[in-house]
Amino acid sequence: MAQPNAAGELNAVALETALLEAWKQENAFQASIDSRSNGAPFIFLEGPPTANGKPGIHHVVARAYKDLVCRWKTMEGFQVNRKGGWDTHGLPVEIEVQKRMDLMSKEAIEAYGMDNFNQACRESVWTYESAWREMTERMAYWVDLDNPYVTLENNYVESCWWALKQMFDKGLLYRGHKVLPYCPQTGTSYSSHEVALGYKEVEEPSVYVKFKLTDDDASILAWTTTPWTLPGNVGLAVGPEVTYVRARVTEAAENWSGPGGAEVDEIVILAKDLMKEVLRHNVEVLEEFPGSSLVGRSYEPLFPDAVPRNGSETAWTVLEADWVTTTDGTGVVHTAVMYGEDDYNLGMAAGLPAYHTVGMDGAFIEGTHPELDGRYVKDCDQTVIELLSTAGGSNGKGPESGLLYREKAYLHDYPHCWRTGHPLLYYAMDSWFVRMTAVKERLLEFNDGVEWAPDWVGEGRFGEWLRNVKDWAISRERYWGTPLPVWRSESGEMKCIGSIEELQKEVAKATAAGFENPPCPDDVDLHRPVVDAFTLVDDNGTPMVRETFVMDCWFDSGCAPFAQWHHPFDGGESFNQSFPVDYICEGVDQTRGWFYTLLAVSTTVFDKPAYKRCLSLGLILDAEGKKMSKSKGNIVDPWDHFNREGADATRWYMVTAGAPWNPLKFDPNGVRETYAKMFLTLWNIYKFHADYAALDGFDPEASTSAVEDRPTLDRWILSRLASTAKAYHDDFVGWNYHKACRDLEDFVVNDLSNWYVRRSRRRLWDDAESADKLACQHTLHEVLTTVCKLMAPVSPFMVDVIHRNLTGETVHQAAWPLGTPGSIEGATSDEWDKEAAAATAVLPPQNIDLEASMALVRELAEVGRRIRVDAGRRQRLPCAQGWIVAGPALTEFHGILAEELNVEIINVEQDLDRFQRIELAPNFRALAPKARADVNAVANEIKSSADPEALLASIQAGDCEIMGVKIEMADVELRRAEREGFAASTVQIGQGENASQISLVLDMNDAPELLSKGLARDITRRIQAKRKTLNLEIEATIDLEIWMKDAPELYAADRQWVVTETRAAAAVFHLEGETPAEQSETFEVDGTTVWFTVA
RNA sequence: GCGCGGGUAGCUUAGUCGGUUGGAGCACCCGGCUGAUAACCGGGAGGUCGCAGGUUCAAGUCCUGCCUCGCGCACCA
Repeated sequence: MAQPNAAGELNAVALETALLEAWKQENAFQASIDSRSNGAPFIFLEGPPTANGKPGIHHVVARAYKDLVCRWKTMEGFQVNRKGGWDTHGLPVEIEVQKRMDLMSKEAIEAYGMDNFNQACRESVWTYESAWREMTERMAYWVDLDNPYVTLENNYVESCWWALKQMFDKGLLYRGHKVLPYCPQTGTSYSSHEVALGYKEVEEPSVYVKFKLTDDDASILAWTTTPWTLPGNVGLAVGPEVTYVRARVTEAAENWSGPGGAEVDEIVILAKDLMKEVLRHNVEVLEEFPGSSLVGRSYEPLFPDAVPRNGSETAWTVLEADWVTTTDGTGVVHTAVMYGEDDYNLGMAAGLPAYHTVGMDGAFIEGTHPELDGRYVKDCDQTVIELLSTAGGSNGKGPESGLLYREKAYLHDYPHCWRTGHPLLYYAMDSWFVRMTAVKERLLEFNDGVEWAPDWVGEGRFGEWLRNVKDWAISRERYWGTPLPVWRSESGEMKCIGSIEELQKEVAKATAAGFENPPCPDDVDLHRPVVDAFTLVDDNGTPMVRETFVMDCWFDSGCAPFAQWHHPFDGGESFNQSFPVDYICEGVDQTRGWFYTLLAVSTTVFDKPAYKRCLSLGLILDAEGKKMSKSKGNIVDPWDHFNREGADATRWYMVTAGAPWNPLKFDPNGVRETYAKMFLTLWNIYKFHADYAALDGFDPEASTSAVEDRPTLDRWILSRLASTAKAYHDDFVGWNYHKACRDLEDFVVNDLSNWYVRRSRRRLWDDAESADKLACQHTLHEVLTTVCKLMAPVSPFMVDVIHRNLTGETVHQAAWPLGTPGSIEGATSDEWDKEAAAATAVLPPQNIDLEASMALVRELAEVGRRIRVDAGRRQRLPCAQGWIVAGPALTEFHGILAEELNVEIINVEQDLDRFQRIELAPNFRALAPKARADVNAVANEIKSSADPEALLASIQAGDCEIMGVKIEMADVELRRAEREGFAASTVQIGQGENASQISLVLDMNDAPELLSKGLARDITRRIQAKRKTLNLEIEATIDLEIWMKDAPELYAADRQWVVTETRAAAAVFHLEGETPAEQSETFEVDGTTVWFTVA
């Protein structure tokens, strides 16, 4: 039943692993869900990790917060299903496999065979699955890993296809030709959120190039940071409103270093504002004119044979573009149609020839220039510069000094491939897009409805992202992913397939029309190359082949809310009941990732938001504040802590270390501290309770003890418990888990352990049954079980062991102490039903006055210790009297205080003057508005008054005026300083106008009785320490002998006290002067030497 | 460059509506207390509250600028 067993010594790791086994046996996770089968649903959605890498401590953090909320909501009565999930597609998987199999190009993959390659990917995905599972189980993240959603499974892919077809049918999915960031190594383009992952600061050569006008002996200067795009140049863009100058070089430049240059009398054209920046020669301005007057002028191609004119009238002429600025460069933008978004748009509008000078492999196409052909463009920067700076220039027609004016190293952030680290090339290519720009308003609207934690991520970072939303480039020229389900005929007709059944029909139709097709069974693998093999037919009878792309893998995870259920093919019920989801939680790095794609998909497919609440977690840094990364080798292995301090301490540490959204500096030492402080303390409280409860056969259900009849101390801790629990819950609601847990830790360590339990120890030592002991047992039982419940969502192990032993039941099906509104009929997860909560809350009565009084008592106890230190009087030597001066009535605490202060009698004294004199201090808050600028002078008058008592009297009489300011009681604070001859100290209680002082005065006089008692305590303490070092049982008796020198008289009663306290069966107190035994221990206190033996 | 969030003791951090003496914890030193504790209590040392201005009788707190760290954004040629 519920009768506790003795606790035993703590071994946190053994405790946790044993409990894990028990949970497994009992199927505790499922049971906790089943126990809420009548509860309202609270929908959680797991962001699928990729099992392709080893889990690290940052994954533990994310999972801790996921688990915390799910467990908490379960305790509140909600039913919280938690389906696991795995992200299994995409580039990370492919790269991993490519590295392992040494297939570092697309050609290599294709030579190896796409089917073999994809099979390897499919298997590779599970490489670390067991590591993930072990970590997940060990940290007690309760999630269903036996029935997870897996993005590579046919059901999942089919749902993704269905979603794409919804977009297609709404006209939101389109094929386009755009300039996209492209990685020649991986052979694919990226969407903006992927590009964002790879910005790196790099220094590259930038060049100022002279474009020689055909009908004028002058050159236009243009600037570029990507010299490799120069062979593709077909136009120059100028701002029509920008002012340009025509400038003549008047003298040769001095100190010219590096390639390039200009001759005297050479004429250059550039924006007026940038002359200083750009030119390194002294020039004379010949003419100023707007950009518009340059438009239409033609210039000589830099690389005449690289791009064919193809009948273009506008090729190699000056064009106008309103986006040209003079913030850097020359005010003239070199335009290579295929390698810049603006360039492309301008080129299309102006009818420039659109030809690639660079292939998909990132190398120059044959025929660009003999020295460039076939070389990787990023390796050619220097070659291009050399070609341009050679006298005569690349086309052999340039001015004597060559076509390069100048080179300048340029430091900027440039996007790199997030997987391979190679620089991306902006490259015009075919791609598929989701028209996110068409639903921008809805995205913003839905985002407004999301409860973000912290709110500034939603309003700021995410909102900013949405306001600048771009169409989502979702296609990838890759192999391992959800295939784009679009088939296209040569005439451009397209079909989007939304299900296997539809595919089968279309295949059958095509087969009937005479096209050869492999079989398409119900379980046809929805991956490449299988789906590539199907040829469909359009209405005109022409064949359609699949667009060979696969999807951005972020699209997969964005489909999770419905694809996890195989919606709509499963009938739709699961999805309808769980959408939108209540809660998601991931690292802030998912803002542009999963947080976005979830919303992007739900908006385009359902016109609904995907989630109601989103907790965005801060990054995990190492103890030095550096980002954890494999390359730095500063990764913390969660198992280091699981195996040392345990998962409880690890989780508690992570939650208390700071706000969830702040970067967490993970300090291994902090975990240790948490263990030592929180969990060891909790265990010892529990052990204290359980050991005596077991000894006494205490059964909380077999006896009762009305709270109102319990001692003050008990009613106090119960009230503190209630107050702490309420604040804890409120902090949970406000996402301030760190505050909640810090305060609870403070409660456990300070209030419960260091005050309540310490003060209550003797109550339980008593062998006899008493109402007082019973009260203490019930109080401990109630406080401990409630603390267990509060902690259970955060650190689920130790509290379950404690709760089970104290109640016979698992804490993970227990009711939240603040109520279980989730279990109420008709409850929703959106609102906390206060009435329902109040009706189901289980908390002891609060008594704020009692808490305040006890806080004062504790402060007085500390004050007493301070007084003793100052006065040089040791703690064990009692004082005859103590006085509490002023302050509220504390009569019922006098017993506690007398013990804490080690005084014989506590007196209450109202006559302050007996011990103290007063001092007056200005109260600025009240004084300032009256005194204005004179406030400091007035304050000084008050502070430095020679006769504060007279001043006080005059203030009280209402006739005090200083510098024209009438001083009232509210304007001053009364302070006190003790007179000579008393050991005293004063504390202030309350704030502002309610502030008052309370003083403690101790009698420092000695008396023989006091010296005797003090000595007895010192002797006892030493013997107890000896017993402890001897490792004696608490019950064991000892034989005691004591010798003393220069000792005060030790009274018979005090000798007896020593004997009883130390459980001495036999005791000999030797007379002063006798020689102590050789093996005796000795100590000295206040001039008295004591020897003793314990046997 | 723009946006967001930080910068408080050697380290981790609290600091409400601006109120005159900026709190804790860890680590260090001294002392005390203890038959639950890797604990606890008192004291000490340790602070240019990132820097510089400004508002105010009064600024860690409000304003401006700057420095710095992190994150995010960015076609910037």
